Amino acid sequence: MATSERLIETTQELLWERGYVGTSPKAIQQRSGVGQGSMYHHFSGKSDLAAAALGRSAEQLRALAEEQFSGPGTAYERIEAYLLRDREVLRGCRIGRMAQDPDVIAEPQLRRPVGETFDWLRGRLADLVAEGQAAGEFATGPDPAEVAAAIAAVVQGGYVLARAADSPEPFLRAVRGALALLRAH
Amino acid sequence: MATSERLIETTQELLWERGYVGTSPKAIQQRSGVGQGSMYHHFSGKSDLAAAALGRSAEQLRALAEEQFSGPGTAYERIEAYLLRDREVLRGCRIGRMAQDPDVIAEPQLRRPVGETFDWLRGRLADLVAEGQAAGEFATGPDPAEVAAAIAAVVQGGYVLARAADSPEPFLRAVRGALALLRAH
DNA sequence: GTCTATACACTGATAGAC
DNA sequence: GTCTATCAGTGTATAGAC
Repeated sequence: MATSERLIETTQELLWERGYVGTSPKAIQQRSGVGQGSMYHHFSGKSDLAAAALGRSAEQLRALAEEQFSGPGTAYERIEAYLLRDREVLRGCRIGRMAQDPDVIAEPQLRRPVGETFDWLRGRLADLVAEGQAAGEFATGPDPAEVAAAIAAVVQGGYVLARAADSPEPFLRAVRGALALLRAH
Repeated sequence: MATSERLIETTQELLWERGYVGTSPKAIQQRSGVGQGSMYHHFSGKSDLAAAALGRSAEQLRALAEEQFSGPGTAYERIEAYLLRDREVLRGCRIGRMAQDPDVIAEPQLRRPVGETFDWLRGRLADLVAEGQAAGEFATGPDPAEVAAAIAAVVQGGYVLARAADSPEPFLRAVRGALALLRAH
């Protein structure tokens, strides 16, 4: 595998595990087996490498979610498939995790993929909610953009509750609760 | 103010802003105006001080939430008051933020206040949901514990979406969406 | 209780040889 | 492209004087 590829993948892993502040160039070099000089040859520094890694993770997250969104079934069934999809709950969200990091939020290059990913996610969910309303699956009262934001938030917040409890259980409860509320319409 | 008090309050602030990994003893000393020797006289080290700060923040969070939970009104109205309460949305949750930090999750002394706070929060919300079901405000189908987890997750996830967007708007949408779904029952 | 001195590893690079 | 050397600053303390 190409050196820069190994650097990007290792950085994706470390950002996921330890966040931006908690990830050092040295740790990236050691885990990837790439030397210091080599790393600085391919990337100008930590934030450059992190930007590449975050862009990659954002792409992957969208592709994964889109599998469920454009799959078979009614709007409700596709939202359910998304929420109940197999997840490594205790590892949390590779992208959502970054939103907590002040250095990521402060650097536009790093915040952009994070912001864009959630804009996209809320937009796709809002499409599905609107589609479900048009099909008579959901009540037409609630604003699709608001329901979509609530669904996206349940996932991100579910990760937080699960990690706090050191158990996937609260995540599962949260998504089941959201689906129960959604279904009743 | 007592020295140890100033240390705890400063640590609460820094943990909120920068997380555990991102907060150094040196930064605590500088912001609090307390010297090195003095800090290590009152606390055995960074994690000891963080444990005291997290315990304090957890207490405060519970007291604040309980104001809404035990206030006037129907169960729905009290949940609404909690969700729409004035919040510094872009600062996020002092406790929820810690759940992302691997060093906090790894150290039982630090994870305990985080885990207990959310256990308590989900429990109180479940009480309210059950109360609302008994009063005929909500449909009796959904499991109160699941709905409660969803509500708590919407708040935590709302913070994530807001910080990702660098705007409080997604938080507001998420809680309004949750209330709309809740109301329809 | 508070201060200064000291320690040693790690952070995030840059420089120049190969 | 990769390697080793070097560097000023930080992280997280401990020791001992006052």
